Amino acid sequence: MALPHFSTKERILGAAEQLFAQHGFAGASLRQVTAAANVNLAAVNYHFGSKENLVNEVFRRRLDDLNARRLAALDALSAPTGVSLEDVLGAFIRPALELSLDRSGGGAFVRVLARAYAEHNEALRKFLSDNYGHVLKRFHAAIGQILPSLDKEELYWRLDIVAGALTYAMADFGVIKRKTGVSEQAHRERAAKHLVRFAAAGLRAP
Amino acid sequence: MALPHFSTKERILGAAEQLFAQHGFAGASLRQVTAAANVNLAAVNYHFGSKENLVNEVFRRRLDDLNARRLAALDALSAPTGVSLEDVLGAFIRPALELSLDRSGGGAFVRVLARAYAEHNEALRKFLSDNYGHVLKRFHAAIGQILPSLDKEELYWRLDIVAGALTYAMADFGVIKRKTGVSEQAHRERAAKHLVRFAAAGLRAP
DNA sequence: GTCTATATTTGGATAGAC
DNA sequence: GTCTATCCAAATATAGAC
Repeated sequence: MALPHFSTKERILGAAEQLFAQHGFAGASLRQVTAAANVNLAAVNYHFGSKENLVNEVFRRRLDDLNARRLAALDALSAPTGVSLEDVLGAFIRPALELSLDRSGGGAFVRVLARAYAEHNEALRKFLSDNYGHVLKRFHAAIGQILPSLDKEELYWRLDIVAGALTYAMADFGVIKRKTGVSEQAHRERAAKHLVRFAAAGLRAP
Repeated sequence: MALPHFSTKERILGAAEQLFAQHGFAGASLRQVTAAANVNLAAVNYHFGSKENLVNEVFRRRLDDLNARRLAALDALSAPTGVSLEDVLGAFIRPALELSLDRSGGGAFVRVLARAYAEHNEALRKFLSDNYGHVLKRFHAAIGQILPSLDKEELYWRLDIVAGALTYAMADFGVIKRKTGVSEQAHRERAAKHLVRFAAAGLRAP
């Protein structure tokens, strides 16, 4: 399963991602992780110091890239003409859907992300907020500009709910098998349109 | 915290609900639970046999009632005139929102439910499917009748995603504090309308 | 039904050889 | 950087007195 040309550190991260997706952070033991990664138990503490830090690094490995793609997609929208709510939501959703269907564990990671939303773990939330809070702020600002009629507080909790619902939906999406005959790209694009519509309806208010 | 006139069993269930919502099923230990419930550690195994069974009973205590209310609301719709998608979704959502705002731990339970969605725990899913699968089937059938253009498979995964998104949204909703001056009922009714619109948009397809 | 005490397992973390 | 061996804390579960 674990390919030998990956470093010990990388194998641990991959195995941890899989097992955290399956059993949660508390539910997956370091013994399970190191066994799946085919490395020695002591290697985790050598490379990561503690289980908590390993959890953080599992997030960092994917989120640096994912959030960079999201911001790039958002920046690409700053066209001369007006930007639609759907455009902004697409910039948030499409990179994550892409990740959820990639060949090397991205699907597991999206499920790990969904767990992070369900957990109200203080330490983890702080880590994510410290490192990636600026991304959500950018999207928040962009959407606030498009929907000026919503007051700040209302916008805040709607975005929170929509982001959580999207994360759930994307985590589940990776599990759904597409019909034979539908290309992966077409499948993803359909799902993206679908989720964008879904989220836009949640944000546009009566 | 724990009121003395509740039985040992009930105090354990209440404390478990709180702690499972906070730390997850694996993350909350029986020692934490019994300490919070002010009962002896051995009482859990005496009354419930095992931790796994305690988890199941935490669900049963609320879901028997919640799902009965959902079905009653669905049945009440079978009016002579046509039933709208919004009506059916409301029958699913409103009882859960009511629970999420109740005074005695319902908010915690809705968060526990959200965790159950995030977990892909086999044993738990089997318990829920065995005991409450028929409720989802009823809603599935009702929605399928309203949206005949969706083929079975497509409907299936859309409902799965919508149910997950709704569950997350409802769990979060209990945490959001309403503005002062808005009655609890009005707050809940606004949220219900909002979520119904949200879900309907996800189900009606291009 | 409830308690104390304890058996048994499992978990995270480390020391020290190589 | 990796291994074996081990420490120590914490977990679930049970036995047996009351």
